[in-house]
Amino acid sequence: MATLKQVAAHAEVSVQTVSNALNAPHRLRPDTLERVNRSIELLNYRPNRNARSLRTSAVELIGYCVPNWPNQTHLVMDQFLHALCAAAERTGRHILLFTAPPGVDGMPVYDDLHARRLVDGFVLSQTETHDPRHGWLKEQKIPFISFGRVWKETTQPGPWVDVDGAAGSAMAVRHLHEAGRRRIAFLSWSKSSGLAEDRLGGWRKACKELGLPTSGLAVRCREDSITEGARATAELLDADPFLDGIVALSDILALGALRELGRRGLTPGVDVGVTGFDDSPLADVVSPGLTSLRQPMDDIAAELISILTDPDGPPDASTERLLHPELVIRGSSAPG
Amino acid sequence: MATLKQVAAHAEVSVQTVSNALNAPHRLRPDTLERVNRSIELLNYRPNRNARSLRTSAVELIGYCVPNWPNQTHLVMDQFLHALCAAAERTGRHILLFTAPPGVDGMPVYDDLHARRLVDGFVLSQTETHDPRHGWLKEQKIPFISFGRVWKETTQPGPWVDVDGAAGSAMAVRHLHEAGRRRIAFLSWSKSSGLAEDRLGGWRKACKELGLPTSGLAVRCREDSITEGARATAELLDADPFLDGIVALSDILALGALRELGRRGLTPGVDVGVTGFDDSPLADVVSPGLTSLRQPMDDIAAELISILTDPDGPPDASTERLLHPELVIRGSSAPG
DNA sequence: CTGAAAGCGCTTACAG
DNA sequence: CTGAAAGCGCTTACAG
Repeated sequence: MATLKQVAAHAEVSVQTVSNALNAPHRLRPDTLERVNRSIELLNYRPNRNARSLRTSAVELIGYCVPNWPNQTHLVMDQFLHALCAAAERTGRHILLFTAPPGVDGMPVYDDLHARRLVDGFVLSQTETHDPRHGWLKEQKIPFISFGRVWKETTQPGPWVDVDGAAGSAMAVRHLHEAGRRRIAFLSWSKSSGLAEDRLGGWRKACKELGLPTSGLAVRCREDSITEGARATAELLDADPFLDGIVALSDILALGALRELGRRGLTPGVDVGVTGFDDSPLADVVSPGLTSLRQPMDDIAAELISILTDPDGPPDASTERLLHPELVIRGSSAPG
Repeated sequence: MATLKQVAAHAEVSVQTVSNALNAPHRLRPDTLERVNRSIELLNYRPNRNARSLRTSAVELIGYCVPNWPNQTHLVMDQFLHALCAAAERTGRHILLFTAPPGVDGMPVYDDLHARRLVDGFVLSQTETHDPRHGWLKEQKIPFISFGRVWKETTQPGPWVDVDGAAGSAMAVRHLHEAGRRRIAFLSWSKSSGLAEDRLGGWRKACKELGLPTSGLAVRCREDSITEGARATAELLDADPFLDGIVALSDILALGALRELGRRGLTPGVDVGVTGFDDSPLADVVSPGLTSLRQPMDDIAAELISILTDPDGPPDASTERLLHPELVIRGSSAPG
């Protein structure tokens, strides 16, 4: 493994010049630069990142806590991680994975990783309603960026990027309305979820604007499962035989709706239009395909990394980015 | 941020002694050790990892390439990553994520990460039949360990950990046989997949041993989708109305089988027993639940990390570990 | 534009 | 058991 010194000796310049050739090539005369680059090539030199980091005290590594919630599967996690890595790499950085206990119990792990200079900062996801991590990190002045809002009544304890769930639900409602649906229900979760309330609100608002009924058409599911989605759908259909549209808070709940429709001999996309959220791999693998609201993962990741690594210093709490989901239309809402 | 020097000054010892207190506490007299530890605590000292790595030239970071294959979703990736992280952390290491083009085109990325000392070695997964990465890394003498075999005719180009797919299929067959099934089919993939041939072989062998028929009972699916699983199941049922068991190569194919059974008014677990592979989150979220072969992720991860970080030096190609899957029984094979 | 030198924060023979 | 010193491979004021 060649070092800077060896390259310098080979190119007959000082180490400083080799370092500049790498980090500030404009400072060198073209012929010197070329000579140095030839030596770098020839010796197959790669700068040692640890030495660099020790000197600059920046490791160019971003911490991400890999979630472990058996009961809430993150079906689009591989997409998110891939996008996050790719975005980090575009700035010469990488993602360091770690595990930590949920909530505030995990914070010493974050603190330790930062203090020992294994990472420069953190990307938080799986943000929970009233998530305590953000406030803690802010307190410790540890740089971070959140994917997802904390949904506190007061201001957000830090910068965030999120997808506009209300706008997503509204898009789904308008799409179903255009397809002729007039009684559109909403499958939700518990009231305590900020995310659920956001998406529910978008459904209600869009229905009102289009003059569609909402009363009795929102059902809360106890958990995010196919079974619960099917149960809620059964409840809706029993109460309202003219129901012709279902906007579900998640792909899993939507899959439950599809199953209950099938059980009753109703054809999704023909008798009842159904939409989900997240455009998980399942949406494309069922038949009919599930219309779903795709989170723009590449844009989300790019914003997260760009805010966290802003050269003007660590982000403050006023940085907010609300991105729009994209409706991916499949057979469950529009037979074709 | 306190440094070793400051701690030494505070405890009135040399830096060497503080370093020893951290890395070789047995070398200190108990009273010295206690004094040093008090100073460490008081100053909230955390050793700078970059300085350590520069000195020891070990970064304690393991590279893992985050897969991006849209057409083959890795439904258990979050489980795998969590297990891998946790296992790495038990040895004081962490996982560094990166992206790379598939196949041999990605190898310069691996080489660069290793040469620049961002990682000590790699964990490979999503191993493909005749995967070229293993041979390349071996050639470059870059430490790695593979989850999954390359399925070359010749010897493996490196150490690996894998799950015994043949044993898994055999377990599924015996389980269905015990439940009274006598005509058990197998849903497979293309012949070119070593993994598929392994699992198919286990099914055939177990059937033969139990005196069950196999002729015409293995179907190859063109892709890993619910639709293909359903199509293959339809083909099987059309050809053999007495079919009463289906062992599927994947949970996705098994889900297709469940759907086709439902479509024909047959009840999974009652009329036909069905099993899948991987125990993905879907298996538990459908109804009836899908009986499936769980890969022992924690054991796999522990073996991977233990082999890769063996203190006796980097692993050689002769290290092999074949772990057993576990049959998780749900309603699709045994109505409860 | 280029070079000699200090220093980032550790670890580790070596000597006492 | 403890300490003084060299050195890991870089970057960066500073001087020429």
